[in-house]
Amino acid sequence: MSKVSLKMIAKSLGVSDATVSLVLSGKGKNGRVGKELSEKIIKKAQELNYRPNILARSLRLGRSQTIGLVLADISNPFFANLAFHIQEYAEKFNYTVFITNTNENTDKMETAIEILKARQVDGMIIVPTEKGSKCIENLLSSSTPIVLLDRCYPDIKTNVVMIDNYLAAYEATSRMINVDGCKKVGFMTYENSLFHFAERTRGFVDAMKKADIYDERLIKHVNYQTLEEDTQKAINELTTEGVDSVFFATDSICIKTLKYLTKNDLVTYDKLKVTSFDYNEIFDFIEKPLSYIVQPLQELGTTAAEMLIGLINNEEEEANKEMKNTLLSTQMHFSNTK
Amino acid sequence: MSKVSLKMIAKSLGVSDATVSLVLSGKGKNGRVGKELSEKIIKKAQELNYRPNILARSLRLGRSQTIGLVLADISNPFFANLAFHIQEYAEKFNYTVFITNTNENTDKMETAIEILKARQVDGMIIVPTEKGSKCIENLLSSSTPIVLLDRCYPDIKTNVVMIDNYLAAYEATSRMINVDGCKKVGFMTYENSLFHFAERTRGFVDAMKKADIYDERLIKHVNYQTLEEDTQKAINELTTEGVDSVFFATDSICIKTLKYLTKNDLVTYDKLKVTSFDYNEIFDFIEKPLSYIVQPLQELGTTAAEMLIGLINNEEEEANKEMKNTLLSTQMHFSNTK
DNA sequence: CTGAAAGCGCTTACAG
DNA sequence: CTGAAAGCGCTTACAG
Repeated sequence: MSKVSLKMIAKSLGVSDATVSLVLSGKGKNGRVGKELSEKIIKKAQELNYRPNILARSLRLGRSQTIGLVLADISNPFFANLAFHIQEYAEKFNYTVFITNTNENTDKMETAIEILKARQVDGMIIVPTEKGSKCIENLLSSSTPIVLLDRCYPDIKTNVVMIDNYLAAYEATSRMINVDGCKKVGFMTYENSLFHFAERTRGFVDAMKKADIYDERLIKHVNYQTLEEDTQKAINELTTEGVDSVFFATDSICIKTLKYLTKNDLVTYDKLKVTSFDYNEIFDFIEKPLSYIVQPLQELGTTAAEMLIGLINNEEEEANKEMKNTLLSTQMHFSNTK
Repeated sequence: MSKVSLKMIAKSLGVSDATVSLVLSGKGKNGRVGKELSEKIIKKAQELNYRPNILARSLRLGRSQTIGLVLADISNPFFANLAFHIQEYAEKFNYTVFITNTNENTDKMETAIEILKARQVDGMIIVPTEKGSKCIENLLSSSTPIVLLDRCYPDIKTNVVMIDNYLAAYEATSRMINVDGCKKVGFMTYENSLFHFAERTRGFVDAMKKADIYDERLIKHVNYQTLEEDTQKAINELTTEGVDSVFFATDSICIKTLKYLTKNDLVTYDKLKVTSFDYNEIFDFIEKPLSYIVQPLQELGTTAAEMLIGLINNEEEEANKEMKNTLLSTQMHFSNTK
C-alpha cells in the first residue's frame, strides 16, 4: 500500500493538510509551524512510509521538475554516454530525465516530443533527426524551452550545444598534411544533409585548398544502409586515386573500411595514414597507429543540461529570445603510437 | 502557450467540461454525445492545438501509464539495447518508459526507485545491483509490480526474466571439450556475488567434471576495478598451467585478455581456443576465430515488458503472488570461422 | 502558530 | 443526449 497521502497523516494526527504539507516540504521552519508539532508530523510520515505524489505536486505547481531527452539512437554509445552525463547533472538540480529514442526517424521524433509535452516536461534536450526541422520549428513556437544537442539546423535559430565541427575537421586535416606529411588525403563521409557533416566536409575542403592539394574526387560519400558495399567501393577508388591517407567523418565508416582492408588489401592497410572523427572501442584494439578526434562527452551533456535548466528558470524573462550557440572544442587522440 | 485545457474548449463552445472530456477521450461514441457536437468539439480542439495534461489524468485515474526502467549501466550497449527493445514494446501498449541509471551502485538504485515511486509509475523493470537485495525486498512489500531483468537474487522470490546461465555455460564448455577438442579449459570470471555469474561458473564446473578434467586452479577471478592487471596475471597463470583454451564469463574480460596477448604473447594468442559470454563489436574485428554466447536481447526486453504489463493489469487478482521465473535460451555464434 | 478553502486539469458516476 | 458535482493529492494565499 503505497497510497499514503498527506490527508491520512493529517487525519491521524488531527491537524490540517496544510500544516502537514508545510512541514513535509520543509517550509514549516522559522515559526510557521510549532517545533513539537513538526516533529510529530515528521515521525508519523516516516511511520506510515509517506512518499509525496509528485504528479499531484506538479499539477498544482505547474512545473514537473522533469526534463525530456530525445536521442537519435540510444544503442550508440556516443548518445548513451551523453544521456548518462545529462542525468548525472540534472539529478543534482532535482530534475528527473525522461529518455526517449527516435532511431533517426522523424515521425518518431514527433511523437516523442508530443508525449513529452503531454507529460508536462519543463524543457527538452534534443538530438534532432535529419529531416526534423519542421518539427523543431513547431516546438519552438510552443514556447517550451529546448536545447539542441550535437546537431542543429542552420536555418533555424535555436539554442544549441555541439562541437565546432568545421574547426575540428580543418585542424585534423591540416595536421595530416603538415605533421604527418600526407600528400593526398581522401575523405569519407555519410551521404546526408545533416549540418554537422557538412561542416566536417567544409573543414576538410578548406584545409586541402589551403595546402593547394584539393581535388573533389578525393571526397567519397557512403550510405548508412549500404555501408559495407559503399565503403569497399570508396576505398578502392581512393586507392586507385593514389591517396596516402584517409580522413573519416565518423568512426563507423573508419571501422568498416579498416576491417575490409585487413582482409583484402594489407598493403594499403599498412601504409595508409588514418584519422577519424569520434572514438570507438575498437581503436584501442587495432595495432595500427590511428589519430582520432574526441568529443568532450561530459562537457557536451553538462553544458546542454545547464543551459536548459537556466532557460527553464528564466523563462518569464523571455531569455528564450536570445539563442545561445555553444561550440565546444575537441581533442586529438592517438592510439598505438610508437 | 501550450496551456490549453478542457475547460477552455468547453467555455468557448458553451458546453460542459464533461462533454468535452467524453468526446476527446473517445468515449463520446454510440449515442453518448451528439455527432454534431462531437465534431464541433474535435474541430475546436485541433484549432486550439489542445494536448491533454497527462499528469492530471494520471492523478485522477490512479494510473500513470508509465513504466520505470532501472538499468545498471546505460553506457553498456547490452543494457542500452535492452532499453531500446523495452521502449519499442511498451510504446505499442501506450506505456511511456522512464529510464534511470544506477551505475552498479546500490544507493543510486534506492534513490532511483524512490523517485520512480514518487512519480507514480505503474510498475518497474529492474536490472538490480550486486548488493541490492534488501532494497528489492522492500520494494516488493510495497506491492508495486516489478520484474527483474538479466539478474536476480536466488533467495528472494521475484518475477524475473533472464537467460539460463547455467545451461549456456554448461553447453558452451561441453562444446569446447567435445567439438573443439579442448583438453584443458581455463575459466575467467568476475569476482562478485551476482547470481548469474555464479551460475556460469557452476555450468563450467559441471561440464568439466562430467569430462573428468576439472581442476579448481583453472578458475580465475578478476576484479572490475583492476581489470587490466588482473587479467594479465590470470592469463599468465593459466598459460603456465598449460591450458589450451579459455572460457570467459563475459566479453569485457575476454577483450582485455586478447588485447594483452596480441601485444605480449602471440604464441599463446594464436593457439588458444576462445569462447566468451556475450557479443562485442570487437569480435567482428578480430581475425582470430572466436565462439561466443549471444543473449536474445529483443526477447529479453520484450518478455520483461510483456510480463510487467501483464502484472499491472492483473494486479487486483493478486497475480503478483505467483512469481514467474522465465529463463530464455541463448545461441552460440562464431566469428571468422574458416 | 494553525485551519479552511480554493484550485491545478482531468474523469466518472449520477441526474435529468 | 448533456450538465453539475465531486475528487485524485498536493500547495498557497488568506484568515484568525
